[in-house]
Amino acid sequence: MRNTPTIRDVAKRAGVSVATASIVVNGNRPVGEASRKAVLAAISELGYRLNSLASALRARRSRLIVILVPDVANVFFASLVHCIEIEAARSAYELVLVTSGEDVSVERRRIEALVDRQIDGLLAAPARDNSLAAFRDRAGRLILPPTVLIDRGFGAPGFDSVGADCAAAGYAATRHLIGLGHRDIAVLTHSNDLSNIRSRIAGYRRALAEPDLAPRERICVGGHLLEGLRGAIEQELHRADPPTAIFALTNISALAAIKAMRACGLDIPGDISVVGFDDFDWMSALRPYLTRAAQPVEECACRAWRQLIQRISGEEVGAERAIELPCSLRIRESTGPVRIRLRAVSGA
Amino acid sequence: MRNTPTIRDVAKRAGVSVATASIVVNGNRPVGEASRKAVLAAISELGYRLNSLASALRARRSRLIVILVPDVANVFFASLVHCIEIEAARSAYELVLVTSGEDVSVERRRIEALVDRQIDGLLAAPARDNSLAAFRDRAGRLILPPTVLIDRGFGAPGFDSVGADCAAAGYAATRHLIGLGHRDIAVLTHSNDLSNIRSRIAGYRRALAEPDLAPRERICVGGHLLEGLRGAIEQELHRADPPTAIFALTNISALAAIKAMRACGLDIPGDISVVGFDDFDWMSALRPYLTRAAQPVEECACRAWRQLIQRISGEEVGAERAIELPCSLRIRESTGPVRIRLRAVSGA
DNA sequence: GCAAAATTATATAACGTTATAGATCGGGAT
DNA sequence: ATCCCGATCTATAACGTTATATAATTTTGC
Repeated sequence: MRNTPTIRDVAKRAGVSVATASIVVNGNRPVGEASRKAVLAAISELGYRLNSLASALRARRSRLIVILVPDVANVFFASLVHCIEIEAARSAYELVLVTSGEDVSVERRRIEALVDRQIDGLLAAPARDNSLAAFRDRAGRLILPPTVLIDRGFGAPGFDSVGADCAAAGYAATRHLIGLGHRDIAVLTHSNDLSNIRSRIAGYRRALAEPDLAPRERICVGGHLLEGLRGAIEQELHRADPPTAIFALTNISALAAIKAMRACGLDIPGDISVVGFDDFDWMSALRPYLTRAAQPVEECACRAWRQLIQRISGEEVGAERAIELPCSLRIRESTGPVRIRLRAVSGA
Repeated sequence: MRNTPTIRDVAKRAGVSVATASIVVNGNRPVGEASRKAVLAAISELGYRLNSLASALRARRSRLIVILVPDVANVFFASLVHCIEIEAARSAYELVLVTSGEDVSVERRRIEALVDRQIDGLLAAPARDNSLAAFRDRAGRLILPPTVLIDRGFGAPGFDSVGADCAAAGYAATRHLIGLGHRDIAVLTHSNDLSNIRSRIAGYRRALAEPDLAPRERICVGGHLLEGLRGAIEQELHRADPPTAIFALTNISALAAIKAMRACGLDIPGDISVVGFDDFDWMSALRPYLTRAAQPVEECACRAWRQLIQRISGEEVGAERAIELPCSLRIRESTGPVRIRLRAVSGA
């Protein structure tokens, strides 16, 4: 079995030096028309393909960018990845995706493996706000390539970050519910130690703190699995004084909330109002069609990509930059005026 | 700025040769206890990290496997990827994901870019059944690393493949509807030129072809976008003789069908029954809770991974193998007995 | 025509690793 | 002592590319 042809074979066949052949392949320096044609012909005749491993090793540049997300089965991240791919397709870089499964040690192993492969850049929605801070050498320098954080770890020192203005979104969603007369608004979230979630909660608190209201603050944390979230909110619903509205801080929490409400026989928005987070077209096929705070996913993807490319190409060497983009509240069928409670919630 | 340490620095510091240091790093040959400890200490002191690019170039083995899917925003593929990641985490390989966006030329470019990076293996749900067949050199040999097809291109010559028994699933779903009295069953699909879809249609046809029935065959093809699918099925619903049941061959088609039925004011399953494809836990939160043919995603992932690893390690050099796994029909709320049609469908 | 300048081409040394083949060294059998 | 053997270790040549510095060639200016 013959080996695959190398640039040496190409050069020999084209009657030029390997240096010239390499220049033709990369197109980074001028080359005579005759040589160029000869090399191109040889490439085509031999079916030559560049060995990017060798190229990257020598040029100290892999042209590979990684996007890391916790979970592709979460539609928010799936959509984010989709948008980033569109940006990447227009660029000279190859983009690959890896997931952490919300697990810091998995995340660490995978990033290490990819950094060892000399990736040029990293876009990351990390498992924890500070999980990338561990990537520092003895002298405290980052051993990561240029990195932009998305959705999580917003404003982490040493990193550029791009995210939605979650505080404003949390405030707007809560105001909407308060405007409908709700005073007992429970928040449902998978965790409360992520920057974006903390901001959403901060927005919620700010709305509750306004004068002339006597609202109650309730925060239910249920982990990132559907069943755990459902359990957390059901517990709240079965209390003597259940909330009249739920603000689900992630799309999975919203799903869990709907499931819990079904199980308890509660009507949305008749018995209880629900506001969700994240909004995609196809969700209009579902019932109830949730009122949601929508993050500007395409815009996040676009800004994050641009920021990363700028860093990689060294155009900009300023301090880290944190870009915060506005959300929009889309009011639909799942929120309505608060009602006098007619009956207790049915059995546990 | 000091460069990152190389294995040379490690060897010097440990007082051994680079060869010995390399052996310690790779652990593939016996090494004296004293040297081993010295090298390990040096590695830790210097913060040495292996340059996988150089390693892969020399060893002709990158330990990188790629999974290619058309679209991560499709829950079926998201779930498949998730399951494959679980397999990969237990292995010595690094797994990265890329998407084709259902576009053959995008797919081709990305696979080329990754093959040039000397990946060791490829798991692919290709955009078209035969889209990988283009990767042959002048002599007709594949220039791909060991490759296993999943979900699509089942049985393509020259490739191992793993998929669900779609013909049986199509038959079972259609039989279920026929058993409820339906004779006008429309199929909704994004395309009809993929092996898995063709099998589903074949199963549908086989069920329709049984004696003593006079069923009508209708196949609506709507492209892979939600709106196109919705348009296709709405056109069918607005005919003078609309179907009494719909068999949606993919999870997106099912979503489109539900959306269309809502728009037409049809009740499920009162006015019309719906069977979908693909089934995941969280779908139980949606209404209507669809009767669905469920593919064994975890099992597919597991078998595909094992097959690929076997090929890579050269354990098995036999002819290509096609593994077909059984689906299960999960009957829920969206299918019911056929009724006399009471009213025409409301306006276009 | 001829030097200077511009253009185009090349030889060669990296890039950081591992495979290969051979060197070194005790120690046990002869 | 001699020989041999297994256990360790090492010098060195790849792997396939590109950067660098230099050489060869052509063009330009006067």
